[in-house]
Amino acid sequence: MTSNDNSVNIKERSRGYHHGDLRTALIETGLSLLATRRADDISLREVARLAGVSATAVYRHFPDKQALIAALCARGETELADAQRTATEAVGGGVAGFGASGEAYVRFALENPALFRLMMSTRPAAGSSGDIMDHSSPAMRSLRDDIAAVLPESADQQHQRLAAIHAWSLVHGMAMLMLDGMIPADDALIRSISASQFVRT
Amino acid sequence: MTSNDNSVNIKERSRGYHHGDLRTALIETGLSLLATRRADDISLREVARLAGVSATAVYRHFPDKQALIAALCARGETELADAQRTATEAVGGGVAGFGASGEAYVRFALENPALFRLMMSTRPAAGSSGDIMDHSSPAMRSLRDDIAAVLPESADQQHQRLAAIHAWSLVHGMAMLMLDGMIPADDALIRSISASQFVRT
DNA sequence: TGTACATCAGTGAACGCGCGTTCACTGATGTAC
DNA sequence: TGTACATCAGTGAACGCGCGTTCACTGATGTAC
Repeated sequence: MTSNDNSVNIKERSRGYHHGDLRTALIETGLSLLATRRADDISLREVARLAGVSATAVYRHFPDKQALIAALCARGETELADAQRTATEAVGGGVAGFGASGEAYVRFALENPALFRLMMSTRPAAGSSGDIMDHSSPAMRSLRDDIAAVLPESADQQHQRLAAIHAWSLVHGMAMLMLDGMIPADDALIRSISASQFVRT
Repeated sequence: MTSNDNSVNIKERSRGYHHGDLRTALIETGLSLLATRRADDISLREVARLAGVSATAVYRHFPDKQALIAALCARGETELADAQRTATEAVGGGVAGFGASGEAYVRFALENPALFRLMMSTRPAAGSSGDIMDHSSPAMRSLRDDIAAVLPESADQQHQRLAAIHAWSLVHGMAMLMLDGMIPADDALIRSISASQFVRT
């Protein structure tokens, strides 16, 4: 974007993209495909086709298809984290922030169904023995921190952990059931259930 | 099974299956494949191969692959419903039965991950307008009835509906998070969260 | 300013693969006479 | 009891398809002299 428009256009016509922009464009294209398709139904060839590039060009930027999909997943992670943080901060944190974060979680899922599912199903899947709350995704870490900030000081670690899992389960379940069309994706419902995250542990 | 063993063996050797048994065998084979694979990764050809039959034989019993998958799904539905009913009755219904039903739901999901996901993702997906609680799956209907039986008589329909969605979301979310390896598939956790389904609406 | 050259993001042809589905067929079964 | 026949669950060959990936290549770019 630092060169003048003409040279950019010429480049774009002859090469399609300049610099490393194709990487970004491929991710963007992949995300847009996820708006209409499940992740499993996306092919490397189609992403390339829609990006206006040959299938083999993809291999200049990703070692294989899996890496491309992983990049989509990573983008989703940061976007979800951003959305939750923004929502929490918008209401000044605390219990209200906790509810807002839950709402943002559900809304992200509803707005990005395929991406959300991809993010959830592409997990390290640590052995069932270790306590995943300690070394898991940033989302989980921040969830636990939020819980700790909201619970009475008397609550011990065990209670905090249970409260976090309870809250996450509730919000996640609502998101999934709405995605699968088993309960209506109703705004009042989202608010009502998100708000009740915190009744007891 | 009414004829003697010899004749059965001869038939089995020459035809593979007698009567309409291949249909059942194909479903059984499909279910066993779901123990190790996601539904998307199951091919009609592989099911036929494992059932010891040519791929085309499948078309004698199902119009197409989708119908075979739908049959797997249907089997899952009835098995889940059975498991929940059995669990509820085992503790004599009531609030305890409600918790037991939730536990059975989670256990079914953990024991049949691919089947459970298939069942959840192969939904009518009714328009977001209608109230899905009224005309949805048998599981949902019985859930609402259970809720009604457990809530104080004063609770109106609106409360019952919200309570049902709350409970289902919590249990469903726990199941999915455990399936995806985001929280440990811990038995104490299942019991603890399932029991707390019913704190408030 | 001009020329030679290394770099490297792109190309299109080709590969082998397993898929769902169709087709014409075969041969065992049970029934009618 | 024997024979002719309709039924129909199975077969294997073949189809067209889109996929992920490899290969040798091309040609624009920026740099060194």
